[in-house]
Amino acid sequence: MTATTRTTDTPAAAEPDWLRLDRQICFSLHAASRAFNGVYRVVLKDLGLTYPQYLVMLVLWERGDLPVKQLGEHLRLDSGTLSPLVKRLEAAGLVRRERSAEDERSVRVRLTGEGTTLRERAREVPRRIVAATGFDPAEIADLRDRLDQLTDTLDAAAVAAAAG
Amino acid sequence: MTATTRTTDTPAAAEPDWLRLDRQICFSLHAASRAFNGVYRVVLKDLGLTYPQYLVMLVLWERGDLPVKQLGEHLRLDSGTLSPLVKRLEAAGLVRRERSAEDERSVRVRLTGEGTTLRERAREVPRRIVAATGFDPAEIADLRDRLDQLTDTLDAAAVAAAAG
DNA sequence: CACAATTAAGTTGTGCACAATCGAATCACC
DNA sequence: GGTGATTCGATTGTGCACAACTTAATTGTG
Repeated sequence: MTATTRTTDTPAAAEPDWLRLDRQICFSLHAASRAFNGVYRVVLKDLGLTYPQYLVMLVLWERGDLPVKQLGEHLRLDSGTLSPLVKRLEAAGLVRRERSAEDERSVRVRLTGEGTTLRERAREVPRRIVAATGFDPAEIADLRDRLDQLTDTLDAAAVAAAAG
Repeated sequence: MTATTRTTDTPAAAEPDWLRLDRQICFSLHAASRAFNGVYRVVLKDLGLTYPQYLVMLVLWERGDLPVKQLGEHLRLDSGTLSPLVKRLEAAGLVRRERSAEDERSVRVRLTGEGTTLRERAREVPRRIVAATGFDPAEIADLRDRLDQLTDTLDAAAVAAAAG
């Protein structure tokens, strides 16, 4: 019943492990990313934030008011993603967007009182997320380091592949 | 460690490392997932496939024709994602959708000749992806295992949190 | 000063993820 | 055999990611 009839004549031996590993790692990373998203969706529901919106708020809480440009640099997101996202945060009353006086091309994202206050209610979030992973801090730190390394290498490879 | 001027009165001691780790791991996973997507975008361009479309084709190449339902189980995706995706594959001439005779609720996704042939051109993809990661197969296998474990734990936690 | 190049946001269009909902087919149970 | 529950898929609506393009402000150079 598991046996769907193989239409191809390709024996398993023709596809070595490392060929299949690729599928595994892309499956796994994709699935892990979405699983994380799912946990954040549940945990952030009370705050009325999505996962990317929470990331933006984290940066603002930590760094203070920032232009959209710098927000994008911290999060590696472009204006096509950030513009509507920040507008939704503004509609929710958490931030205001203000044209800079010195450089009128720039829009500064400023926390409102409500946005600042939300930080208090968000304090429980990290603890709940860490608990949900079932990993201890050392394991998380190790995984994070590997993922960061992977990201750097992949970014460089994508640039090289696009250029070459 | 506190390079930025803290506007809050919260001393660093009140926010232990593991509180900040959360942000790191969510940043890292998010970034790694998008970086992977970027590499696949470049590598799959020639084939005219997106990353999720490639995942669907991988399943079909390996398992043969499948109903949408089982496709979703393999990929952990629901019909809201798969229906339009499969239609785009059909529009590209790679698959056909056929209502099952035994159970008319079910739609079977069948590879066309063109869809089957595409597998040959896709053979180079895994090698290029593995190369782009800069990891050797053992490291990839280890990372994959951790991510799978993480996904399982997170899925369970999301269900538990939603229920409780 | 004038004008080309650059930069910051925003807009448009495509595609993915997922919740909620619906219609049709099937199944279970009386 | 009829009726309620379940299953499959499709659809709708919201939000994110990113490429390509537009607009407006700024900078650099003659």
